[in-house]
Amino acid sequence: MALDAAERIVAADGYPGLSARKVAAAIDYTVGTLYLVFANLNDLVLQVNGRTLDALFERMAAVASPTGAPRGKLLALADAYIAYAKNETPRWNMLFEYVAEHGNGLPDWYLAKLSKVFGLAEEALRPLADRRTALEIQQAARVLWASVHGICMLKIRQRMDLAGGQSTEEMARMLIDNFLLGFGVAKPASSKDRKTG
Amino acid sequence: MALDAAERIVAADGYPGLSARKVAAAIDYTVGTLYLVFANLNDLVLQVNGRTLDALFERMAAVASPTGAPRGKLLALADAYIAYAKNETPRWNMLFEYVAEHGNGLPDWYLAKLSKVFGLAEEALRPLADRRTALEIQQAARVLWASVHGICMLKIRQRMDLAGGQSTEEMARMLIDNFLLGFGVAKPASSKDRKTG
DNA sequence: ACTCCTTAATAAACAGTGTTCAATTGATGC
DNA sequence: GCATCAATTGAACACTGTTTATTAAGGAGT
Repeated sequence: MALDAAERIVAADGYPGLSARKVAAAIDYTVGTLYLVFANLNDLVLQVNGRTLDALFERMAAVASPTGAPRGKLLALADAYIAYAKNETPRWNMLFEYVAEHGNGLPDWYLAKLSKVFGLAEEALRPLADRRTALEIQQAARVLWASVHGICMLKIRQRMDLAGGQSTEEMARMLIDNFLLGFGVAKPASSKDRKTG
Repeated sequence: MALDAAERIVAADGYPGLSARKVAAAIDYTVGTLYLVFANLNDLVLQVNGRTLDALFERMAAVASPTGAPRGKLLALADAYIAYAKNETPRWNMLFEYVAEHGNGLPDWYLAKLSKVFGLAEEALRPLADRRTALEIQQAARVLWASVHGICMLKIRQRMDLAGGQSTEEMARMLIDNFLLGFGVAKPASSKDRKTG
């Protein structure tokens, strides 16, 4: 499949190294043939991104035990997200290098995959339903997730040593701990109860 | 100057619409001449980005009154950041679409500009120096700033309606309020003391 | 066996990209 | 007038995404 080849190329040479001719050559076809299957290269990229979201969801769902305290679950989710971003950096980067066409945004099936990933954070916060409204929980989950993403982004994309010596995981932990404290979740007595990878 | 022309092109056509020949034509020169001034197009982009960081710093510094409570200052900074991202979206986007060359990261002068922006958040948190160590404040500032950036990113880049009906400003506010609460800053009595638009 | 039709795939072309470099210009000093 | 030197050019190279007329292949119907 063309998508497999595209993933290999991106993993090896990054998003800028991806070209229609390279993908076509990798599957022993001509560029023209590629355009019979995909509307354009953006379309191909979007489909690869869809697969990336699926992979991301699976990795994160694997570490989110169905039961458990919000804090532990969120930290596990964040670590899984960060691990994926670190291990599959080019693919992860491509998720955000893709820019939607002018006018019409992302297709529905893609948005569905996105919100499936977001849903994991939401689910982790659900035990707070007795203290917070459903809307508040949904909003908090998305704020938290966007924030974890932002931390990941700045660390990996700009690879900056501006983080004050903190690792990505430590920054995510600081964020989640303080946010949850403010949101009404008490911090466990010992703050050293979890290794940060 | 070539940088002025490049900024105009990016503002009009976005980062993908920027090309060496367009910049050269806009200043009535040839591409060859451009390459006597800039090592390559990435170099030009980096310098434009440097200017963008300067502009961003000025806008943010303008709303950060020298004295004031951390919460109010941070909210003002976040609003200024979001406003800039919304008003100058293509330029702001380019800040993060630029990818550093393989191997060597960003140059020192660029990192200095970046940390100058981060410094504003740090400064806003400085009144907490009696309760927190300098390192904790530095780390918190960077965590917060990366998070605000992440919120901005997801809203603007993927323009998603996945935010649960919240505006970017509301999300930033939710983040800052809860984080600060956890970090040891009491929330003012009324939560409607500041308009968000 | 011989058409007819559909489908798959191609090669070639077009306009654009970043980047380089031999050749040309213009002005300066002598 | 002539030589020198820096600034500037235009053309070239190897790419890019995308389109399209043309070819090849395989059945279906007679």
